[in-house]
Amino acid sequence: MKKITIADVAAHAGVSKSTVSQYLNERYDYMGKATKDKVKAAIEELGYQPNAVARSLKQKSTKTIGVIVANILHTFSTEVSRAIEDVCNEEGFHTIVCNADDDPDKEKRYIEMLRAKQVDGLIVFPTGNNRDLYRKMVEEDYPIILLDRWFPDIQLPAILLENELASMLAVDHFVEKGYRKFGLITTSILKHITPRQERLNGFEKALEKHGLQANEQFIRSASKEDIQASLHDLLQQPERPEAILAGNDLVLTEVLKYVKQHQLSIPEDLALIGIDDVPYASFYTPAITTVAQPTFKMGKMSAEILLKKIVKKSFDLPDHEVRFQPTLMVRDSV
Amino acid sequence: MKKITIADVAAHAGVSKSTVSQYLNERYDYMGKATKDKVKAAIEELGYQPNAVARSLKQKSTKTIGVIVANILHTFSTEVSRAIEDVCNEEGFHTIVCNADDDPDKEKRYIEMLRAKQVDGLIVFPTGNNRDLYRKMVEEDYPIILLDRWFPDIQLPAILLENELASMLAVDHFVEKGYRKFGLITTSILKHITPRQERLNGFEKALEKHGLQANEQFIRSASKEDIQASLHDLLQQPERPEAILAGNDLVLTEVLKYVKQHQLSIPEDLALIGIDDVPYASFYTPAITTVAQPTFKMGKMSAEILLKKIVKKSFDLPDHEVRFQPTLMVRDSV
DNA sequence: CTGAAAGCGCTTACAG
DNA sequence: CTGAAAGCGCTTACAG
Repeated sequence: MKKITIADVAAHAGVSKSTVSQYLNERYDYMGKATKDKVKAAIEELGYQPNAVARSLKQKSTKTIGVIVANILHTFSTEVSRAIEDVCNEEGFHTIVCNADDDPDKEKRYIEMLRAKQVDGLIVFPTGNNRDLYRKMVEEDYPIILLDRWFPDIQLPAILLENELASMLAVDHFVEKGYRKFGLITTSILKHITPRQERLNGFEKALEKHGLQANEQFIRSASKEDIQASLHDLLQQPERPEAILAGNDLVLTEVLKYVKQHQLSIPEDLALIGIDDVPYASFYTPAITTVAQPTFKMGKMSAEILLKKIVKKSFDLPDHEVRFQPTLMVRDSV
Repeated sequence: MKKITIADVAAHAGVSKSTVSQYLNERYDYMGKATKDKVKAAIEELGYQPNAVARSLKQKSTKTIGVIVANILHTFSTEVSRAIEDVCNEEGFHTIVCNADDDPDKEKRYIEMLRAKQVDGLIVFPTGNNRDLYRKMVEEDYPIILLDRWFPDIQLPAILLENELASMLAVDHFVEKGYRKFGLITTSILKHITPRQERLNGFEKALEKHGLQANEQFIRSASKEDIQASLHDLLQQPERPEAILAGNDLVLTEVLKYVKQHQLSIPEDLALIGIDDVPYASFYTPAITTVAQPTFKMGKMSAEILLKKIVKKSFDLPDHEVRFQPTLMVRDSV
């Protein structure tokens, strides 16, 4: 089963390769009706399918973008990348999604692989390392957008949540409901990952605003595996918190597992808010109050400006961050 | 910022392009140490990155496979595609995942786009139409694996769940727990989609096995939007079922929403089993009894045999279906 | 041990 | 209105 090429079509139709190519690219300006028909017939008879690889080589565009998420396990990542795919799809672009698995080396390898494949641009949720790599891409003016996390000192467009506000919305709500002692649990903060750091800052600022004292013991950061132990320890404290803010969906899951296992009642024994509006929040019992990120909008915007930059070289991407507003979804866990 | 090509490296190192290419492909057999070092240095100095598109054109292999899922909203799809990506990643292959959104036209367009992009093979969850397209690919001996669904009359390898057994496990468990009247809800059965049809068959066979009479009124199939209404109607029946088997994760979600809204107690008012071990099953209250699919194993196997076929042309893919066993996860909803 | 040349399947500027 | 030719950035069989 030999592959049919443009040369076969040309021969079959009795025209030149150029003409077939013109036809394929819909440059009909000077093409005679008869020629057009001949080519069309030849393509159909032979079942010809153009080779996009050859085309890309010549055109220096693959009509493909790469997206590298830091960790695909977050619903945030899957929702955002779905939005990105939708936009790309409408514009005739393909998407290759890679999962860096929170590993900077993997991230680096993916960036290199994707660039070797000549993707036209990149949307990445950076792990936090590889700063030099990003700096180099800025210099090259390579089309790239950061998502969820950023480097304040590297001039790259970034689409971020107003993370401090996310924590503040939660704290305000706790306070409004009469709680005064609350804890924050995040996944490891060590790596100075933007949202974790900012959510922590927002949490502390909100306490201050309400004239409450931050108890350092009530702020925990642990790896996914250690969250339950950390929470357990936290709840054994003499002045234990009555309410917990879960820094992301993965933390929330662990908290809910713990709560179930220890047969605590929400919100009686422990009030709870999660950042990230998990899919089951509305039909969980009790329905879980969350702070929702506008995942769809964030994905949409990053894809839109990236594609704009790709299509129109002169378009300048914003060289700073763009912030999106979180929304409190009031339900029954507080 | 001009792209550095192999010609630049060759010039810089004072050797020919062939030699640089040999070096890149690690064909060191006859290469002098001095040459090797020169080339290495030139590559580093220039920051040369090979162009995979050019390479693919020549080698007629993109080291990329396409996967088209029927509907990405199912956790099954995301889990399986994650397993596929893992395997591919280990073997140095890339994956482009597309979502057909249950739309045969979209499926067709994706297949054509991916083939135009010269992917080396395809794993697809077929929507059910496009039979001719699949037949043609069989004729061409194009590497393709079907997943979750298949065409019994088209000789294509397919990785499937033992769907009848999935229903039977559920029914057996209901019976064991003393239930005698149960319903089955699936998403639309109209299109004769393999798992839905087979789960229905399994359900009916299981009833028969237990000497129970199938009540046609208790078997419902509706679009996602209509499930709650359908369930409502079902529960208004005079002889209403005491237990429900949700045919997949999306159905389960709708049932849980309904249950919550109508303040029913599980399992007292309604016992429940869902096919697909949803992530929240274990920490939902009550913890939900499910029938789990070995999603990881299924994805792994499809990727493995596909890659084997791609790498070793002579390897013959199975020309029939391979079935995987479901597992009952006993929890508290029955 | 290394290089010149052909070729992968397209597109495009230019000639006629 | 259409075609011949060059070229995109690689790889590879072959010559030396």
